[in-house]
Amino acid sequence: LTRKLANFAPLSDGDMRALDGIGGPGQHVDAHHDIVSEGDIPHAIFVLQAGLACRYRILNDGRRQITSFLIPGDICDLHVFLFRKMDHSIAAITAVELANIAWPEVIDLTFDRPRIAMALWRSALQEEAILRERIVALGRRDARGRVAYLLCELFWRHKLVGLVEDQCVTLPLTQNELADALGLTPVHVNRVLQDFRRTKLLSLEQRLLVLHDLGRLQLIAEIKEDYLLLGGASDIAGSYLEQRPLLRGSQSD
Amino acid sequence: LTRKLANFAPLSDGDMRALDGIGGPGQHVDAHHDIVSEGDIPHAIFVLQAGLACRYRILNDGRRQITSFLIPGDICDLHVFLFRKMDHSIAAITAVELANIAWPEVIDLTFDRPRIAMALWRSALQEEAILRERIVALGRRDARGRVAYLLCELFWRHKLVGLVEDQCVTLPLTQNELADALGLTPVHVNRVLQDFRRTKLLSLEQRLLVLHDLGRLQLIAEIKEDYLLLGGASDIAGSYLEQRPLLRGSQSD
DNA sequence: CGTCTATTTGAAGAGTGTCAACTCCTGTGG
DNA sequence: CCACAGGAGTTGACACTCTTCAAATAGACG
Repeated sequence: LTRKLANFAPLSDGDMRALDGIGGPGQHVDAHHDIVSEGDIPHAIFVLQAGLACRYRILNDGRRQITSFLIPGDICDLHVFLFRKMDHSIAAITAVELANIAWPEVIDLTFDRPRIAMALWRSALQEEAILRERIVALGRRDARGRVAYLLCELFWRHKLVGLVEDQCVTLPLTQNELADALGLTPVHVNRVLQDFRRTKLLSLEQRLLVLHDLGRLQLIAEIKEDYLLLGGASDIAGSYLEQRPLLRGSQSD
Repeated sequence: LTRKLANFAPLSDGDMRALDGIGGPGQHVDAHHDIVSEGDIPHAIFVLQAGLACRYRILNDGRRQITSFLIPGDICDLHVFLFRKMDHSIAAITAVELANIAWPEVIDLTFDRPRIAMALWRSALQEEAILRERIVALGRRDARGRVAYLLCELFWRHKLVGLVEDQCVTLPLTQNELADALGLTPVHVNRVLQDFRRTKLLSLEQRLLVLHDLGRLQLIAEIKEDYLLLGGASDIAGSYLEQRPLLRGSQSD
């Protein structure tokens, strides 16, 4: 599941084994329950193994804004390092399987395995890129653009971890949750989806999303074909990292 | 100027000196010019020394969305590590002074100075927190809430680097730029600002922002008093980092 | 003093929100 | 096996925020 990291940097077999080796006892969280709540003081980092989750915040008047979705392979909360308290909550959307990693393990890992450190770092930057993209969507796109954008994003991300088969993704999101992520009302999301179905752009029923016309959708969403793929991720930095005189306990694989 | 980092982790005198020591030749960029453009392949990291800048993207129809502002002390583009090409542009809003740092220097620094590494890491996480906060604002707040939120954010950030004096900040932003950041039209931003002035919440004229009633503004913005202050940033991780058997070339100050 | 940009004002229109009702599906307990 | 409850999806009418367009004013700079 942490095969996602291989997308970010070339990992040696030893790196892979090290990755598979870590990870404490798994944990299960039922759908619609918080994994961590705002105000919590998290003590571990976890990796989402299966299921779907989201980060969100609740406003004073009870409305909710989902800031991002977590799909299998995603890492939750390097935040330990910054905040004593969480400034937002993370909830399971479906039932969810987690792998815990104590942070000393993470620190050791990043020190001993420069390529893993780099992959983690890049994955964090990708998250940031996604957040920026969402800001653009919420700020400047109308309802159709937002829906198209979000579905494309989720589609690509699932594709990157091998969860797409023939334009189909399992997406157990309610229209309510889509609305909370897009800054719209469920009613309006519904109308947009129906419009998309009528024009044969996609179908989204029974928790199954099928993109019939990805090209046209991406036009509506104004997404560049590969905005997440990091296509030619520069490896200058990577190679420098490896050349670097490793006074500092290098390792051989 | 890189005193901002001291907010994130306790730095030793040696750390400080190391920070001041780096930084290549300064660079100047005129107002309304790009510092780096979308599609560029950045070769250096830079720190904003003076002036105001923003990250933005242009949509197909020419509209612009500003995703974040950069104020003195902010670091631009650890992105080198991830993308070959920039997925967005950075523009100078006012005339701007930059300090360049080649990335080998950055890598060396982060390896040799764990506390600096931690500070950088936290500063990146703070950026992420700001992005999330902006998503909430764009998704779920009305125009008044958004304006109030953005002005509070900028106010607090300037305060953190010592650029606030008696509720006053120099903010050379046009209403057009505010609108591009908030996902609104300049016309509407104008109306909201006038409303705020009429109700004695703030004044914003001649590039000078004065918050007359910060408390009430924060209510409208729904911002927690200290959302950026990272009040009790946990230092468990920090102390672990220092204890860690530094096979790896520790340094003494 | 004239030009350019930024700000201000008004009126009309579009896109979403709100509210409320109704349907469909799924799972549950009698 | 059926009735029922509850959540999710669907539909329509109407209200409202924000946008759009256009034009006037004010300020900054050469």
